[in-house]
Amino acid sequence: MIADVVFDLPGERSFSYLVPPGLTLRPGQRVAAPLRGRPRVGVVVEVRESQAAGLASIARVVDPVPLVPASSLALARWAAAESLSSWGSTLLALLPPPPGASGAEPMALPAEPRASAKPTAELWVGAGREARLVDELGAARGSALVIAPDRETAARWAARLDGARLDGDAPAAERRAVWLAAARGRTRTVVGTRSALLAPVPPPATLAVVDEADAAHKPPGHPRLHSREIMVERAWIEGGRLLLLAAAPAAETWWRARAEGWTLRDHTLGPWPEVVTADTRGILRNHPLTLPLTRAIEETTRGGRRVALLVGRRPAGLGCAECGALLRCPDCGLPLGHQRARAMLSCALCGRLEPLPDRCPGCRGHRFASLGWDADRVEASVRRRFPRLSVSRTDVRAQVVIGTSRVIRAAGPGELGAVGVVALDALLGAPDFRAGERAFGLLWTAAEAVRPGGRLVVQTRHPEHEAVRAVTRRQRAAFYGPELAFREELGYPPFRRLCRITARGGAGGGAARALVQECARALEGIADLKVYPPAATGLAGARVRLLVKGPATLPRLIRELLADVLAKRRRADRVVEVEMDPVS
DNA sequence: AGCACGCCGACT
DNA sequence: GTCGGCGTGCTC
Repeated sequence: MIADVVFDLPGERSFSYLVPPGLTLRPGQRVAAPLRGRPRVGVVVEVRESQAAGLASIARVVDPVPLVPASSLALARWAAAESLSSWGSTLLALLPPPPGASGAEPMALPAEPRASAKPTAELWVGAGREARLVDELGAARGSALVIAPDRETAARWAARLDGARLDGDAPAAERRAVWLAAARGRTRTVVGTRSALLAPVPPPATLAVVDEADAAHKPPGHPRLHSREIMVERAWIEGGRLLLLAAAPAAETWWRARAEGWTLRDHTLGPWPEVVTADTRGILRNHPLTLPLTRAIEETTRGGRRVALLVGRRPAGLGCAECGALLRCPDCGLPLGHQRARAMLSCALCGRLEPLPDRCPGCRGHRFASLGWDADRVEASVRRRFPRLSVSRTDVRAQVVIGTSRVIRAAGPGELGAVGVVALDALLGAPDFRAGERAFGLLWTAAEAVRPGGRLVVQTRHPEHEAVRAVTRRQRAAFYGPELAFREELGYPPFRRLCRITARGGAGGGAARALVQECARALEGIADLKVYPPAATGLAGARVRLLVKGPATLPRLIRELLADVLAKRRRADRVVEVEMDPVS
């Protein structure tokens, strides 16, 4: 017998080994096999009857039985192809820790999906969605897998669902035990992060992704694909019931749900806060608190409630101080970055460089102002204005807590009497086509977090922005409509796909630039591909980045066109990375 | 001739 | 991802 094994190596191919007599292997088992003289752990993907001579033998069995069914091997192969990664590295990143020394474990073969099972997909929104998930999974007869964006969230959900934890914070022995128990049908609900994506819950199962719009669902490293995409594909393969949950779904998800006829379940309940927009146009300000926000802090704390003030991580971008217009790239639609020293504006995407105009093209105003306030400035202002209140950047029990959107999660539902978004424009001005989506997500999440009768104060020079209007009226479609129109017109996801190619290393970054230019040449002039000019990033331009826009088949196109370059992508000191569907 | 470095392919 | 083989070119 011959076993074909894939390893954590770049490249497509598998390696064939002789199965020692008396040993039974199945696809989905990990084994150690000699590779370049040393035993290495890989995954068996096929076992076939053959008599090939001159092959090395499997050295050792790592998993006594397969840890995943064949359908999960296919899922991992699909994910690898979609992310321009290898089958082996994707698969090995998705399997639980190997068995410990103890040895004897109850094992069962993971169940294959039944061909008859039909997939269904649902998008769940509204403040009651999480309680509903707890109810439905509690009442469901079948098994469930819940994927959270990070370990902390996974641990919270595990507690809430009384489910078994399968995230990286759980001890290795426990993770393995949970995995095996799931395969035996002993664990009804399994909760984890992306490392649990292949957990062998018996199909057809309920497959849920919580906070599906969270960028943490796609951190660096394998598998190099958004957890949501892997779960959607898994549901198609296994025929399970797919649930995507979010306060504010990603625009891609919203579009897909409509295009593919998914069920939208709006679990809206309860009151909605009064949304106050504090228009900061034309106001000369030397401190970050407008009158409406000052009043909200005063009244809320007087009523014994707490206030959260949300700030961006860094102040960014430049806008007209009079009308609030953002200076945008006419080709890419992204806000232009301000190079203060040269008094120039530059586009982070296409590299367009132009002088800072004398006057605002919209209102002829002649003052431009930076868009944000950092947390230090905000904290100092609050302390000066309210010397008797407890103010903190870390303690969510303080009367006024200042931080990023994390403080909302930390505060817990219904704990906040008011939320103030100090500078929405800093979010809107980020040089990223998802800036509007992020702003909308933050506002919606903040509105859901405010307790009944509370207030959401938004300081912005764009009170008419669709994200603000949609939250004010509690109408999601008022945001997604214009947002998707923008994406379609300028060719952003979900209508087109992006791929980011970065090179680093080499003396002084010259080699990196040469490598990237080699990639650019290979992709140039191909129908339906747009190749943006290479841009240096990082300190002293040590990295060079190339963005490519293309159709849904972009991974296949890139794989074919860059086959030669990718084959030699890793040279001693320089590295080329290909990232499909980058999230930032 | 002897060695260093970098390029390139190979890994069963 | 990593290792080693081999060609180029420099040095003793």
